[in-house]
Amino acid sequence: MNNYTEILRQHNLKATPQRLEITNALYLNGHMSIERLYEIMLKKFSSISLATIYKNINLMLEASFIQEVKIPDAKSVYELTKEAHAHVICSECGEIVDIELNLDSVVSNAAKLSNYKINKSDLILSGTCKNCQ
Amino acid sequence: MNNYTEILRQHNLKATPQRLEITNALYLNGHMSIERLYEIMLKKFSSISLATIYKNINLMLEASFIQEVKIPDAKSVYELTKEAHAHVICSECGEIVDIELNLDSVVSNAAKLSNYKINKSDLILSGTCKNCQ
DNA sequence: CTCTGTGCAAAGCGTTTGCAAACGA
DNA sequence: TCGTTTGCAAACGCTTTGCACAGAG
Repeated sequence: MNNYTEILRQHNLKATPQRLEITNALYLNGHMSIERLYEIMLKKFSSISLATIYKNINLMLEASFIQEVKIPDAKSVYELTKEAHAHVICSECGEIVDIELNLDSVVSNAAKLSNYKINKSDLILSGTCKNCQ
Repeated sequence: MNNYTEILRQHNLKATPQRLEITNALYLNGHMSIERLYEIMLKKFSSISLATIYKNINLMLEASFIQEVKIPDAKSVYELTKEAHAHVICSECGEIVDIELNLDSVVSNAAKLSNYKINKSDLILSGTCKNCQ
């Protein structure tokens, strides 16, 4: 069993039933838009407010407990923070897959070319999933 | 001199003064938010409407004449469509630099891992520019 | 001359805010 | 008990729409 109660508290967030369910939904679904999250939350909390969703998503973002993924030509989705990874997105069905890629050489190359000190990379690959091909 | 008149027409867009100026502003500035573009347009067309900006940006996006760049923790910016490239962004001053990187091996690796057919990659690197370091 | 584009005002929509009641620790 | 969170309703801000006039081709 996951004990997100403790993990929420470690991020200075009280473990309310709503927050535990948001966390659980993100854990089970991987990535969710606000809209989809709201639909799912309604099943458990029939009178939950969108304002509650937004407030919690924003608090969780500030605490780096979750992260936003901005997708070309689509709504943002949110995911629990974990090791760095790239996203592969099917432009047909919208499915999102996480993949672990080593971007070290790409990043060091980019640092050289740009003269920037780089501390974060966001890579989104778009294409067609197996089912939709 | 750039003749964007012809290029706009090739994208089925009439070459109005407003559109030529939007194009010119993007050419000169590289990347611009709606807000910044509006400010700049106001200098040339003191009574231009934000609605005109939005309508044209949307038409240009549909025509693939320009592209949107979604940036983590910041507003989207728009740029003239050109060869594929990555973006490096300074989280201090917001400066955006284009760099040409060969992502072929990364992409083929990702295709293998995900079983997707990949046709587009968006890479955004965040860090600190030379000036802000 | 015809059809498209512009500017203005109003409408729309996703997100945020203020507040009283409920709740977690 | 005390400070935080929730749900509701109202407010906000960005984006889109409808329409009459102006302008490109």
